[in-house]
Amino acid sequence: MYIGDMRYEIAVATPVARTFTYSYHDALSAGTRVRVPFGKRHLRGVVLAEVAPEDTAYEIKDISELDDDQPYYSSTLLTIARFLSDYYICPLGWVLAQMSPSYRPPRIRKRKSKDGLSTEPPPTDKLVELTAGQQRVLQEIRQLKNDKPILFYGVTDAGKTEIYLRLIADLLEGDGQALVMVPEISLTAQTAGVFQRRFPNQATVVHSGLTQRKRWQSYEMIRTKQRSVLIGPRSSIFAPFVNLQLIIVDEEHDNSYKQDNKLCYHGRDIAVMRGNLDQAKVVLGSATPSLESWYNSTIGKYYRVELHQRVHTQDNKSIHLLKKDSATNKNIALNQAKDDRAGSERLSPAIISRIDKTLTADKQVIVIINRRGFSHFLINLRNNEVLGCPSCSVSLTLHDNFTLLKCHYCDHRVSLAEVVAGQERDWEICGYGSERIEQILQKHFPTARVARLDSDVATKAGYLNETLGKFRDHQIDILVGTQMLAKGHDFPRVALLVLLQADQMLSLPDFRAAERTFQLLVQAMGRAGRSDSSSEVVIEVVRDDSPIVATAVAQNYPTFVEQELEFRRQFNYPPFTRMACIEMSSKNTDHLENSAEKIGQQLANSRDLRVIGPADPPIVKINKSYRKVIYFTANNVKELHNLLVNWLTKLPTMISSDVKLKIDVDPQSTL
DNA sequence: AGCACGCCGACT
DNA sequence: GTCGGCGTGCTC
Repeated sequence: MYIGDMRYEIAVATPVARTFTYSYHDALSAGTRVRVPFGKRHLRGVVLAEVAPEDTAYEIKDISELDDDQPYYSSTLLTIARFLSDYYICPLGWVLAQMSPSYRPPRIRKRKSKDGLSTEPPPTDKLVELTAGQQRVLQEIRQLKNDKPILFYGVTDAGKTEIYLRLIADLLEGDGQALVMVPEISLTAQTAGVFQRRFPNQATVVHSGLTQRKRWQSYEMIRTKQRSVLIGPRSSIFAPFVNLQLIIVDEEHDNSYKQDNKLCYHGRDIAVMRGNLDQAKVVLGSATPSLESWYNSTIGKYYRVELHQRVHTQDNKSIHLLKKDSATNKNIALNQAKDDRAGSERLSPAIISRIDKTLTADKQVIVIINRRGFSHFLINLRNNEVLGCPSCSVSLTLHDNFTLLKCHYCDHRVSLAEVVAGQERDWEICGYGSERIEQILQKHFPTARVARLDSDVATKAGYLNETLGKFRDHQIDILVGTQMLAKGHDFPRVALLVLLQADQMLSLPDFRAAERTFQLLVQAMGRAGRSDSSSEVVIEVVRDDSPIVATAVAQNYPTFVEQELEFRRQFNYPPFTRMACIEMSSKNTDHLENSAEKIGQQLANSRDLRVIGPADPPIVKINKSYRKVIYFTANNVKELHNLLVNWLTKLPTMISSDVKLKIDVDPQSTL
């Protein structure tokens, strides 16, 4: 560095909870991305402010390179970054690093007409006429001011997407930009397609499958206003819009909007914040709004607009509750595992015959099986114990046609032959999941085209879209899958929807269990009846007297939400309180237990707080590391936050150094 | 998070 | 005698 160089406070892309001072020979604005030497490494950093030069005990290094000639982060984005850092307790540099793509373009820019951008104009969908209800809602939303977010509660098949499209069309007449947030993976492609066809060459998409380079390209088009509409998952809330006027959060209740590692932010909440800062209209859409959003709309924090009229008005959908009988719950002996008859017992005859009827009528079937009932595992008849992973306290699940056992947490693998070692009579297989159901259905209906979609296969790029496309084109008759099939897809030829073990989630130790179950059921039921011919929904339950299931079957959200809010109020759960979770982990159980005890006591000392725990999480051991959790709730954000910050400062002296902490503010699941 | 420094076990 | 394990400490 030289005399006269300026000094800057830099947030460095590393999880260190402080900023660093660097020098540079030129004036730099806040929000500019730079490269800096940091220890032995070179890291990305962001200019926060100019600081006065003063003598320091340490050497001040030079910024080595600039990434931007103009600041990348707008003041809105910097404000959001600071908020995220404080609220979710995450170092600022680390937050900023996650907010922009890590790809950096080469210095020499090719000046081509910038390269696959000018695609052939895609075919446009023809404009459909709005229903009276849609027209009313559209007018309502148009007239509402931008001072509060709008909760748009519209039943399934009410045509919410068309409303979004019209709202975007409004602002494209001017200079405005719009963001459409969609849940992770399953829906992005379908939704993106609709928007791209309606707004040819004006929309661009990001999703989790993209490389950083592709993401950078999309963001560049937004930043340079070559594109006005961005469709993307939760992280797209950080995109560098220059004139953001509308943010749509589609399926706002979806929990993929919450990140559950490192920076545990909620995309919907950040959307609300950004809308406020950028003075953009925020529309949160759902057929099953989160309790938080609904509550906010009842106390006047959000506006609320409702749409109850469906597009397919003759509702020929019939819904049947089917109690799961114990006969279909039997375990399978190992030597029967590949046998047809053993498998067929898994599905009740009532379901089989309905599928048969549907296929005969040349219609399609969706079978959804809940994640929890997902897998088969081995039980040892000598001690009645389920075969577990040596490193994690979860059962090993059978894969690859009953030859391989896998741990879903640490990827430990062992072959079935090795485990059984000739003692076949000592073992049985219990549970069943999508893979098994697929197999059973294929055997039952040999001429039917059966396909499966679950998180196992959907990770393969392209497979998901390919399968959904085939199903839409009726190249597949029966589609088996997990919850992802319940989300927002539109398949007009589906005449039967089967939801297996629908109430399984209700037994989970999570205060949101009822909400999750209600959402799953209503969303799943929404997949049927999307044409004017009749369709059936079969919901298989373990208990047929659950009020939650009954309310869901009646698709009665208002009643559900009223009852559920009452429950939350009585037990002091969110949205009436704010919750945070501290997860502690260590390989040393003694250290873990001591630390958890100390932390628990410390927290219990503060008046404003309700402490739950320390307790064992449902999965006590992951990757040879043991875990404990403490949940606590405070009356409001401020109390919660004061406490966390206060307490974090004195933490290091309290616990042993090998105990790792993860703090999740507003946790979405307690698993 | 990296990456280095530092102090105890089984190997050429 | 050294290679290497991962505990702890620092990064302008």
